Amino acid sequence: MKKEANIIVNTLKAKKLRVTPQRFAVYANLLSRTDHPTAEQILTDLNKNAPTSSQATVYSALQALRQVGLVREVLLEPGISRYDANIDPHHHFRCRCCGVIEDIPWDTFESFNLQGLRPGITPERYEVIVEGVCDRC
Amino acid sequence: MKKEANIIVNTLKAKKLRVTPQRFAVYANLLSRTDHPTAEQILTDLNKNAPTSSQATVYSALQALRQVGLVREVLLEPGISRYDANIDPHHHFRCRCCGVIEDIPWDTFESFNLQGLRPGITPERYEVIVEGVCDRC
DNA sequence: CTTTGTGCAAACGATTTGCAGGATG
DNA sequence: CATCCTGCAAATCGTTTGCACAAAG
Repeated sequence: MKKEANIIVNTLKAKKLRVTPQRFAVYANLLSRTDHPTAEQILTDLNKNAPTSSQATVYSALQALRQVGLVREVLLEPGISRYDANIDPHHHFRCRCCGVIEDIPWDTFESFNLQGLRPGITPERYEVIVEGVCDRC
Repeated sequence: MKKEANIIVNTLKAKKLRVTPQRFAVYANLLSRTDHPTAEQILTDLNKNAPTSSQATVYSALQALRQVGLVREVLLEPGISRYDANIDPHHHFRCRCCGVIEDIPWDTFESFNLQGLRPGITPERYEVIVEGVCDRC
């Protein structure tokens, strides 16, 4: 665990982010899970046992982590931002009727290259959003 | 123009939506533009000359249109829902740094089939979200 | 005439902000 | 020790809701 922590610290330093206990906790929490939690879910999780971070701090940590590319913001439901630490890339399906979200395995689609994008933009990742109707609708 | 209007009316009826002036106006407005306006932009546009619709009505019209599949909800910026009337499909690029959004032409990527999705879900469309860094970041 | 939509204003909920300490590099 | 982060509470902003009235089929 000590080793894990050092990796995280070094990753943050490499991105020129100040290493604070709260920022560390937010990033470590995201690295430890495979879902895409909301800011509030992270906050609740962190403060489960002892209070460690305040709401505004979690939001600002997430923003900092996102800007340097360590964390991805996932927009699937209106008005709600979810986050993940880019482990396990995958696509998403969303029912246009009830709004339910479902993960789609990465290898469901043949992968394609990002050549052909206009010069100037540097792509780092992509995902496919499929929209349609689910079983129950 | 009369003909156009009838098409819209019939489209709404075909989806079993009651045809009201406000709902008509919202859908017609979306059909007339190629960007993805927010609810508020549509509201402002509709009431530019004379007041035609109220805020709550635009929101509910958009929701009704979306549920029957006439209008698509586009989620690109946190906390903001944009809408389009599925003319001119395209992909999106988002800068992870400054959040700028840019359209990507549809034929930038080779299109792929949606076979391989688990049975039960009925896909209707898809789009690719590319994330990376833009020129200025 | 039954059902559904409209408009208004108030309510809501996720996120942001201002500011005064406090910690980091 | 200059800079950036934290915490708190209040503010903001897009969206939703409750309710009385009006309109659609």
